Amino acid sequence: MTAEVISAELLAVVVAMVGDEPCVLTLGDPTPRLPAGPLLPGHRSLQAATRRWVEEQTGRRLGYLEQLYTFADLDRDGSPTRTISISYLGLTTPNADMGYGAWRGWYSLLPWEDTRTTSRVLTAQITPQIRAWADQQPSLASGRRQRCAITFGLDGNPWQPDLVLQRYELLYEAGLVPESPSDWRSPDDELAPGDRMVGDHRRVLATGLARLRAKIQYRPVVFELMAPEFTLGQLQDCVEALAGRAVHTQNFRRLIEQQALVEDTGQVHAETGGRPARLYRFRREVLQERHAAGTKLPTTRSR
Amino acid sequence: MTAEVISAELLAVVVAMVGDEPCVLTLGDPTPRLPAGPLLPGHRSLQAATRRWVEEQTGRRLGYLEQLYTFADLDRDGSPTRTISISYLGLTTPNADMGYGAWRGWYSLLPWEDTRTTSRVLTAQITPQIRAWADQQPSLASGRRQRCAITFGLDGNPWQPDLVLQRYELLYEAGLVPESPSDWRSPDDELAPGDRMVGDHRRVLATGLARLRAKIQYRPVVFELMAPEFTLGQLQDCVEALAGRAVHTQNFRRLIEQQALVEDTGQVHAETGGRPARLYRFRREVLQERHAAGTKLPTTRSR
DNA sequence: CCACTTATGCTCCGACGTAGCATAAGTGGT
DNA sequence: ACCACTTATGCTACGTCGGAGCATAAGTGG
Repeated sequence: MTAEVISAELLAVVVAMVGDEPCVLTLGDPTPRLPAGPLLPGHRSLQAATRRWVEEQTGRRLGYLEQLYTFADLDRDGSPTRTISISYLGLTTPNADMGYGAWRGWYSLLPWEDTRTTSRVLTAQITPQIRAWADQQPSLASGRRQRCAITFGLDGNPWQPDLVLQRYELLYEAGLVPESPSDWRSPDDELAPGDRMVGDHRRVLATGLARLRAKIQYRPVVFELMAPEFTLGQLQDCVEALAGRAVHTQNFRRLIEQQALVEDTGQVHAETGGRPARLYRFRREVLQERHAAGTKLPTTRSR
Repeated sequence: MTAEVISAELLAVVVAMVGDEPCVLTLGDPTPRLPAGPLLPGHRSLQAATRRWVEEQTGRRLGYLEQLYTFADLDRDGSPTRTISISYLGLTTPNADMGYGAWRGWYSLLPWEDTRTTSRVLTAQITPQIRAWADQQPSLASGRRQRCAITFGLDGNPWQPDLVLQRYELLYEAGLVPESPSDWRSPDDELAPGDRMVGDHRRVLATGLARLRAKIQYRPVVFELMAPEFTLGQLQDCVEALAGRAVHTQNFRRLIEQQALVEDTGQVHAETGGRPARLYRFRREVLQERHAAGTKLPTTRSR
C-alpha cells in the first residue's frame, strides 16, 4: 500500500487597496483566476513557493503572507493524479508597478459582502432568493431558514462581517452562484450578482476575505495595506472597506490612539476639501512589543 | 517544467480529557508519535482520510475534526520525494474502548504550559535558561529579551495561554528541547523538561494546543470533550485544564449561564464530598442558533 | 455537632464600547 | 469678507460586561 501520487499547487489571494476599494490580484481574461502554480523541487517551503509564483506571474513581491487552507477534493478535475491546493493570503500595497495581473474589486466578485451603504439593494435581491430556497423543501425549511437568518443577518439577527465563507457556501448550495452544479435550477432563473471565477477560486477568495475580516479585529494587519504615512480618515476608510461596514468615527480614533498603534509624523495632509488631517505612521514596534490587539471595530448601527 | 512528485501525509492531534488531565492520542513506544498516515487514492477528502487513519491505528471514531496547518519542509527527512504533512485537530471523549493508542498528558509533553498551580517550578527552571540564551549574543539581546518576556510572561507581561507555539519555537531556537539540532549546545547542558516526540510532532502538538486554547474563547468546543452530562464544576475544571490556567469560578458560571450554553437536567451529582452539583447538558442547538461566543475565560490573577 | 469541601447567589467597581454634542480648520462660491 | 459645506478632532454621558470579593447552601467524614 503505497502513498498516492499527487501534485501540490499553491493558490494566492493577494489583497491590496486600490483607491478606496479592496482588490484581489487576478489573472486570466474571460474568467478571472487567482495566481497559482505547482510546487516544484526547487522550492524550499510552501510559503517560498507561493512568493515565487506570485512574483513570476504578476511581477510583484509580497510582504505579509499567511497560510489559509488546504483543499484536496477528488472532483476538482478528471485527472488521474490528485492535486492538493494550499491557499495563502497575502497583503500588499498597489503603488509599485502593475505587473501582468489585474486588480479586481472584491465587491465586484462578492457584491453582497459590501454593506457600507445602507443600500443593500444587493441583499434585497438575494434575500428573497435564499428565502425561496429555504422553503423549497418543507422538511428542511426550518433549519434552512435559521441558517439564512444567521448568515445573512435576517429577522433581527446581526449581520456578521466575517461569515463570508458561510454566505458563499449557502449561495452555492442554493445554486445561486454560477459555479454551482446548476443541474437543479432552470437556466432562466436569475442568479445572485457577482462575477464568477475559475473553478473554486471564488470560494478560496471568500475564505481569504473571511480570514482577513476576522484578523483585523485582533491583530494589526490593516497597516500592511496602508501607505507608509496616512491619515486616520484613510485608515478608517480602509477598515470600513475591508469589513464592508461603517464604523463609529470617534470611537475608532480613540481605539487606535489609546492602543498607541500609530505615531504622529508632525505633517498634515490637506487635499480633501476639509480640515487638513494629521499624518500618522504605523509603529512597527508593536508587532514585537505585544501580541497586540488590532483594530477592533466600533460598530455603528446608524448610517 | 512538471510538478514535483510528492506524497501527502495526514497528522492528527487527537485530544480528550482523561480524568482531570488533557491528553493526546499517541502511538509508538520509546518515543511517542502522533497518529499519521499517507493520503491514498481511496480517500475522498483530507478530512475523511484523517478520520480513517485515526480509526485504523487507534480503533476510535472522531467527532470534531478541524484542519490545523500544512507543512512541507525539505529537511524533514532525506528521501527524494517530498512529503507534505496536513495536520488536523480532533476532539473526543475517552470513555469508549481504548484501541491501540495511548493517551499521554499534554503537560508531560509540554510541562511549561501548565500554570494552574502557582508552582511554576517548571518555569522557574526554564526562565533562567531562556534568559541566558537571550543574553548570549549581545547584538540580539534586546530583541530576544523582549521576545522571552512576551511569550513567557516575564517582567510584568501577562502570561498568554495561547502563545503555545511561540513558546515552543523559542525553546527550540534556544536549543532547550531535544528536538533541536543541538549542535551548538554542549551535551551536558540541562534541557527544558518534557518528553520528546518523533520528528516535529511535538511542534504540531503545540500548534494544536494553541489553536484549541484560542478557540475555546470564541466557540463552544469544550463540550466536545465533556460527557453528555456534567456539572459546572467539571466544565470549569476542563476549561482550566485546557487553558492551563485558573479561572474565577463565579464569573465563569455567570458567563455560561447568561449565554444559555447549557440546560439543567434536573439531576444532581454528589460524589465530591461537598454540596451536590446540578447536572447540565450542552444545548446543541446553539451550534445552529448563533455563531456563538464560546467559553470566555474569566481570568483570575489570584490563586 | 463540627470542620471541611464544593456549589451557588449576589453585589460592587472599573474598563471599555456606544453614542451624541461641540469645535477646529480647511475649500469653494458669492 | 462672508457663508455654506466638508473633514478632522475633542470631550462627555451612559450602559454593558468582565474582574473580584463576600456570603450562604448543602453535602461528607470525623
